[in-house]
Amino acid sequence: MNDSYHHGDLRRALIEAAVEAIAEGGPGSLSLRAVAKRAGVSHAAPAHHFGDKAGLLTAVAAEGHERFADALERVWESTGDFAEVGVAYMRFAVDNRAYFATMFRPELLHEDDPELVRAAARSRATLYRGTGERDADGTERTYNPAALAAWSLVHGFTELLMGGNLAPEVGDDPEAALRDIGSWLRV
Amino acid sequence: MNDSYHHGDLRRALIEAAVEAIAEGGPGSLSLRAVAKRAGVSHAAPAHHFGDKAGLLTAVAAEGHERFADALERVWESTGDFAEVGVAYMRFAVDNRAYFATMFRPELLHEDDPELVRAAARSRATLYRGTGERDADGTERTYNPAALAAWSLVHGFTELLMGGNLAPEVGDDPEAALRDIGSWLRV
DNA sequence: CGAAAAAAATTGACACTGTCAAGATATCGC
DNA sequence: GCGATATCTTGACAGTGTCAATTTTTTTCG
Repeated sequence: MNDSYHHGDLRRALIEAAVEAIAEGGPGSLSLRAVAKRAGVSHAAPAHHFGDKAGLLTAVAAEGHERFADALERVWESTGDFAEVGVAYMRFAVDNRAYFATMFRPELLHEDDPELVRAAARSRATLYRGTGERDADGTERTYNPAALAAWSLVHGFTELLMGGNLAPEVGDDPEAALRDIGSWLRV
Repeated sequence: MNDSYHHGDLRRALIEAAVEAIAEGGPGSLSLRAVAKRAGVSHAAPAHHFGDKAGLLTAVAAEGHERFADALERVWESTGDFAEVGVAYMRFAVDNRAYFATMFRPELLHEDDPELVRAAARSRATLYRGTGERDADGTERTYNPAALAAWSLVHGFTELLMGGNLAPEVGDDPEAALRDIGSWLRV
């Protein structure tokens, strides 16, 4: 509990330091040693909690999926509008650059980490929720063309936006632009 | 021309070696020294042609945009069908993983490199071609909601596909799936 | 309470990386 | 042939991830 040798909750502190570092330079430029320094511990401390660099990024991605699912769920429950969920999708990416950028970079992660798999499945399920179609047993379908179209559109717009590939007039008010192009989708 | 000291066309050889390496491990894991070894030259040779690592990746991205624009143009001119251009978009990504993955990773590139800017503008112009809308002076519009919706949808689908985020039934025949979800777009 | 066991964090080393400066070698202009 | 220049190599440097060994703390339990 004291702050001499044992940190108390170093795992938490390392994740937070990692998120800060990712926000500054992207997940690809993350340095374990820099994260350790930021958290005030020795250079090899992170490895003890996460195994390796991919392990730390995996923890960040998993936490990102949880927060993502929370945000989407909140919007869906308060509005019941699928289009609003799409807008929340984009807004999460803008407001949580570090998490979002890490979540969709599989080559940096331990893809089969159970915690990550579970969190990713939850955020995916949230996305498909409310798109109507269900299988015979009542569970929501995982492949649903209309939902996949909407997901693709929102994800693509978001990726292009974050990569700076959109015209300035779009980037200045992305929310309006997204609602605009969303109306081109047949409901 | 001989192969002793001067290589002949080392720049070309390095780009090709880089593309091979990227195909294996993604643009983020590219090592200049490994590329140099692959091309059979010393570890510092690449820096002389490309300045730094980002310079080499920028050259790859620029060449990717050129090839991309070529592919899209070919399809547009032979079919005149915008939906076919979308399919070609995805197919290019699948068939040219290394180029595609590099093109849309701005944090690894010299974004204002003239060659890259020019090539990226060309591939973007090709995308917007044939979507109808024009400005008063006759040039195609850069912001066109319908075209942006289509671009977002195709790009998003492609990104999700390449990231392994789609259900197996989609990944097994992505072309059919893309045509399927494309029909959810109001023309 | 106190010793044994486990957990947490440190230290030091290793091979690898990008980048820079200095030197060596080839080609080109004249 | 000869100076200028482009091309490539060599050697060095700090920074990186990862591993093994060690030190320090906490927990377990008789």
